[in-house]
Amino acid sequence: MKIGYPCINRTIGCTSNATFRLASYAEEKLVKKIESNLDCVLRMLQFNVAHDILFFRISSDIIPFASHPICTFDWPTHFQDTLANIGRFIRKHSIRISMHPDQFVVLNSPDLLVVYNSFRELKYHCFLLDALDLPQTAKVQIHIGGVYGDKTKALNRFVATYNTLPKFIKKRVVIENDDRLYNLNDCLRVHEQTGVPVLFDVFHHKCNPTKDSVASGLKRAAATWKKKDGVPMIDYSAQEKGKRPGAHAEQINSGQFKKFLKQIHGVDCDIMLEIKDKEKSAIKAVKIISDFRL
DNA sequence: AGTTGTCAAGCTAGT
DNA sequence: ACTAGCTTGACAACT
Repeated sequence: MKIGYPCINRTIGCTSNATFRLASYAEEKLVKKIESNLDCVLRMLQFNVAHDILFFRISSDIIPFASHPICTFDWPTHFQDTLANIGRFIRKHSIRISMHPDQFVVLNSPDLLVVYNSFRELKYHCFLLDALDLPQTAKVQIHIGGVYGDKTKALNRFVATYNTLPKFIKKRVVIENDDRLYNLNDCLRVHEQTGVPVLFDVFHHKCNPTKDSVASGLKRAAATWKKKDGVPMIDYSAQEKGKRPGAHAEQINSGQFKKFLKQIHGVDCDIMLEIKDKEKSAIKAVKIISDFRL
């Protein structure tokens, strides 16, 4: 059971999200940004290992404009050595890696251009994980997409498009239940028709529930992960008090988290904390888990 | 040096 | 018909 946090570390003072404006695109700028982003991601991973945080979500912005047609730069070759070095570090310390492309990846859109752009975006994410030489356990999580007034048709479109994806993408894509449109049952239906693993988002499950308790929801989702996909990943967050429903908590609530661990007792999974203070809560969670095991 | 409008991309729900 | 919100951050153009 590994603990992780997404993309940003607020302690060490570097960012792996540095980008620039499309209007001022220049290859030289791109190279500089990628260089500093890759440098930072390794520093974050080193920080994490030092704190027993062995799960991490790499920012989609690490290679700016990677899926945009303007970017013809061969970054996998240019940064071959750096990428290999980061990949070695990840494998050496058995760090679990995920990525989560933005809301623009919509495989079930009726607009073919949107589907095509989504494909390019997925391709980029999988290229990166391949360039790091990571196993199939490194995943790219996406949502099912829009509803467009007819959920059944929209679900069928997702299945049809998913089935056309090349192997190097299929082996990494997992789908996540969202907080408004597609709940766990919808994801499981898609799984039945495609075999795609389902990443259980505990907080979204509370916003957009099925009849399942957290424990039974997790068990059903966990059963969709094959051995080669690795231990099931889950997303964990909680409601920030006083904010609109669905707003993520500022910091982890230790009592709540302990209660959650008790609920899911017996199911192994890697937990991504979608909590705003990032590594701070992750460090607390690592401590809680190690106490829990005693 | 500090402030602030804006940033590649989609969708839904609320006005 | 339009826009806030999503994971918010941070770029870059302006005082």
